[in-house]
Order: sequence, then C-alpha cells, then structure tokens
Amino acid sequence: MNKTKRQILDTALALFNKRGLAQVSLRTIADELQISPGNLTYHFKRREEIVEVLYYEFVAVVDERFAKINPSEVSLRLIFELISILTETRLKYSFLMRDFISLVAENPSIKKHYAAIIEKRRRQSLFFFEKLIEQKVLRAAELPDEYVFLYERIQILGNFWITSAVMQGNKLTKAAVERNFEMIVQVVYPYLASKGQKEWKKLTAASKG
Amino acid sequence: MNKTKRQILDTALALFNKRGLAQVSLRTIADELQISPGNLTYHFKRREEIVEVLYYEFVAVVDERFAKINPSEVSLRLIFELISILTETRLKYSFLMRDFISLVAENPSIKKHYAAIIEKRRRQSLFFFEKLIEQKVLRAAELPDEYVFLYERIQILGNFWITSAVMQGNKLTKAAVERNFEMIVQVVYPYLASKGQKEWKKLTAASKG
DNA sequence: AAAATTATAGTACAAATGTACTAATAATTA
DNA sequence: TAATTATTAGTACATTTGTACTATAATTTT
Repeated sequence: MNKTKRQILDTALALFNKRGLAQVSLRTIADELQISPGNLTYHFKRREEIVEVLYYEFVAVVDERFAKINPSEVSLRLIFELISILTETRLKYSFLMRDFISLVAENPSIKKHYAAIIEKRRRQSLFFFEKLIEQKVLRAAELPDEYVFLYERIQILGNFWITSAVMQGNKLTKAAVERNFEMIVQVVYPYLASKGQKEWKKLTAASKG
Repeated sequence: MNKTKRQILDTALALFNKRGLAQVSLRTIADELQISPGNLTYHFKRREEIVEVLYYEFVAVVDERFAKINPSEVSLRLIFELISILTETRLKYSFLMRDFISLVAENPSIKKHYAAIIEKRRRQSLFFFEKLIEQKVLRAAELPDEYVFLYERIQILGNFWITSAVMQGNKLTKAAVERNFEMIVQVVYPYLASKGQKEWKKLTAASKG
C-alpha cells in the first residue's frame, strides 16, 4: 500500500480512537497529517472507505488466528490466547466497538458482514466449550443455556470493557489492560472442573509474570 | 413541565434511541413532532439541553430506588430487583450508553457527574456483596479481587447488552429482554453458597413465571 | 529527455446543522 | 375588554461537512 494512504489510515485510526468517529472530519485528518483535503480525497474518494478499510483490517487480524485453529488443540490455553488477541486487537481499533451504531448506520455492508462473523464465532466458541467439557476441563452445565450465556458474556465483556473504561475516565495503561484481561478470564473460573482450575491458575500466573 | 417541552423530550428520546444521537438533528425532531424549528429553540435554547435533561431523568429513576435501600434489607432479591430496574431504565434511555462518548465530548459536566455516581454505586454494590457473604448467601472469595471483578462484569453487562444486541441486529422484544436479564443474573450463580443457590432458583422461577 | 502517469495543493460548492431573530398568534392577567 | 406574556412559525446566517474540480508538482515510464 501507498505510503500516504497508509499514513491516512493510521492517522484516522488514532483520531477515531481518541475523539470518536463522529468528531473527526476529513479536514481533521488532513490537518493532523499536514496534507491538503484534495490529497486526502485523492486516496479515499469517500470518507466511508477509510472506515471500511480499518474495519476489515480489524477483522482480518482475528480471522487469521481463528483460521489456524486445529480442532484437536482446543484447550484452556487456546481460550486465553484468543481472548488475549481479541483484547489487543480491540484496543488497537477501539473506536469500532464504541461507534459501531453510527458506523453501520452509514454502511449496511459492514453490518451484514459483522452479523455473519459474529454467528460464525459463536458456533466456533460453543464448539470449544463442548470440547472442554468432554476433556473435563469445564464442569457439566448446571443451568439451562449456561454455556451459551457464558459465551455471550465473554463476548460483551470483551467488546465493551474498553468503552466502559473510557466512560469512567480511566486511562488505558498497560496495567489497566492487564487488569481487564484478568477480569474477563476470571469469568470462566467458576465453571472449571478441578483439572481446569489447576491449569487456569498456571495460565494466570504465567500471564502475570 | 410544559406539554410541548415534554413532547420534544419524548420525541427526541425515541429518535435518539432509534437512530443514534449524532444522526438526529433539531430539524429531525421538529419534523417528527410537526412543529417549527423556532418553536424547538424556544423550549430548548441549546440542543445539549435536551440531552442533558434526558440524562438526568435517567439518573433520577435509578437514584431514587438506590436511596430507598435499607442496609438491613440487603438480599439476593434486592440484587435481582436492582438489576431489573436498571435493565428497564437502560432500555428506555438506551442511546445514553450507546452514544456516551460523543455525549460527554460535548458535555463535560455530565462526564463529571457520571464518574461520581459510578464511584458511589460501586462502593454501595461492594458493600452489598460483603453483606451477602456474611449472610452466607455468597461463598467466600477464592481469588484476588473476585467480587470487585464480579461487580465490574455486572456493570459492563448491564450497560452494554442492549448495544451488543443492536449491533448483532437483534430486536429488543420482551422475550429478548427477559433472556438478557437471565444472562446477567446467571453471572452470580456460581458464586452462591448452597443457601444462595436455592434462593436464586426461586427468584429465577418467579421472574419467569 | 520527453511523455505519461501519479500525487499533491488549493479552491469551490451544495447540503446540513445549530442557533438567532422577527413577526404573528394564542393564552393569561389585570 | 385591554394589555401583557407565552407560544409558535418562518426565515436567515455563519459554520462545518463531504466531495468535486482544476492546476501544479513529482515520479515513473518510454
């Protein structure tokens, strides 16, 4: 990709994350980069295109890791790794979750695409849980839809802890990110069988040290 | 409050919830209500004022219930009731969470106010958990910060399940709302002592029936 | 080196937005 | 009923926004 084009994307991303999608105009980006608005529209005919490229970059990072998964390697370690990758990626593109509604309001194709991958990830994740129950890493379900709900919770927590932190005026320091990672992985702890609990503790200790 | 003023607030709220804060201009509201823009600015000199009033209405509903709590009445039932009231209220003012970032970008006083009540609610909620542990409704903590994290999770889930549902293209039907309520209350289940589990099941059965 | 293509700057423009202002009408008060 | 106040409509205006257009400048290709 062209150097200027890349710079536009990077600057736009930084500004979107900092101020929010709606608060960043094309001129804001051009000024920050010290290029002319004309140059900007040369590289991106429509403002939407910038957002679109950033969205698909975001998706690509996660998709790549998911695609690599071998069904036989399902483990608690994998869950930790996926949550970690998602945390990192969401942090990098934090405006996407924060401003998702206005984003899809202007771009129905993203809306459709997102609905599709959400459904795919859901199926994949529930499959992982089943495997882990078989492996006696997770205990059997005690309540109806227990693991479906657990998945949905992880999904929401992962998507919105950043927005929540920003709302409360917290800085996204490295320590804060690590603390939130812990907050999320602790959600699975009560569902672990004793074998799983041991591994969980090992993994947590490792991620802290 | 004046009739027109109230209608403006109600119409604005409905439109904000439906389309998002940024997508609703003063003319959108005026058109929907079939009044002139001049009339609108007569009742609200600045657009921000509309949002401000709605925000403080939102806060008032929840504050009122919290204020009524007698420290001796802390129980699982109370937790259920608070989550239920919060769910209802957040549903009614759903744009507030969804567009919070742009909201505070234009209104630092709301930002400050929100940070303060968040801190207050946090302290109150952690106090509730302590009481419930004393009562042996909740089991003792097994991990560092376990109940702090549990609170933070409930906070995030409560604030964002609506946004998450909308993002996934789900309609907010009554059934969907009930399902999400269940998803949230299930998060405390694994932390309950046997006494608490019995009560939890009773309460869940009651809220379903 | 000449020609052609790509990249950049600068400006222009229509549309939309929040808000201010004026005039008319409706409601209330004296 | 007359005067006053509150409410509403209509319009105007400065600003901002996304985008289009034109003219240079830089780079690449022939």
